[in-house]
Amino acid sequence: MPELPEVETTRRGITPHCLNQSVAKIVIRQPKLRWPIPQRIKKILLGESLNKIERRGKYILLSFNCGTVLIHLGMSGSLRILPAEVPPAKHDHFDMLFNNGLCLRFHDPRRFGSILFTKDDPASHKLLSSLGPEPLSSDFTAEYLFEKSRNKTVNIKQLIMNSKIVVGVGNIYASEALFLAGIHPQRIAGKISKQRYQRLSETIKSVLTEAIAQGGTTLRDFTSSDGKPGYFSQKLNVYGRAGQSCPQCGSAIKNSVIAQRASFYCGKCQR
DNA sequence: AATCGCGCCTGACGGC
DNA sequence: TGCCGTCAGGCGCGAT
Repeated sequence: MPELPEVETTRRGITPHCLNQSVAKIVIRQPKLRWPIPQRIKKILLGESLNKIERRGKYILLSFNCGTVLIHLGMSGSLRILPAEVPPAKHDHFDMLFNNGLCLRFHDPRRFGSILFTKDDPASHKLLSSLGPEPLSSDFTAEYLFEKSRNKTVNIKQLIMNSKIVVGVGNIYASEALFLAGIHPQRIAGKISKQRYQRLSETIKSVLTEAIAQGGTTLRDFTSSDGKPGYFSQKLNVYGRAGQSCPQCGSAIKNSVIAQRASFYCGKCQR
């Protein structure tokens, strides 16, 4: 259920439980995710200490001396920390058990997620090497977005959801950031002014920052058995609110399909 | 080179 | 109650 805020919240939630712990066992129940889980990690990681837990875009990176495990949650994936003896439920495809008696468990009904391994620098991995900047980093600026958008004929919603342009902006927060910036989701990216990109770069940062703070309050307890996704409680202005009144002008929020994805906006506030 | 739309899966929900 | 169609927060890949 992951956009960047939930992936980051997940990373923060699991870290205190498994950082610097060593791997006691790996269990692969269903290797068929988006790509097969490499079986070799069952042996390779045994006894290895988990040195770092980082995030790149929507990937969680578990780094060991011998290499890095890359985890992507897809559409329906989640990670949770549990006592090792808790029996697996349906769709619990993968466990990483640690010497402290805890288990990092991957759950994913739709199996669009992935668990991969690389011995090399993960930044050079095929799936990470062409990713754009982190939206909350200083590399992501109005100038950057403006330059990247020049001569682009795609609409602005697709541009900001393109991970080669900027990582971590999913379908919900693309709609939300465009609403806050007053930009219509169908506007051609290459024709938007630098001034409007200034506003958009700021709303992307603010909406993600607030969502992380929100996720942090409701996803805090990663050792409980009923972890609920944090940002259902997030105050969304337009996403999922087709037909309801715009919080700014009161006119009805629209929902149109852009690139096979539902896109919510106010036709009056967003131009 | 850039853009498009397909398809990987399961589950929830609404209409009949 | 059950069946069927639709939709879902992602994203790489092949076709154009």
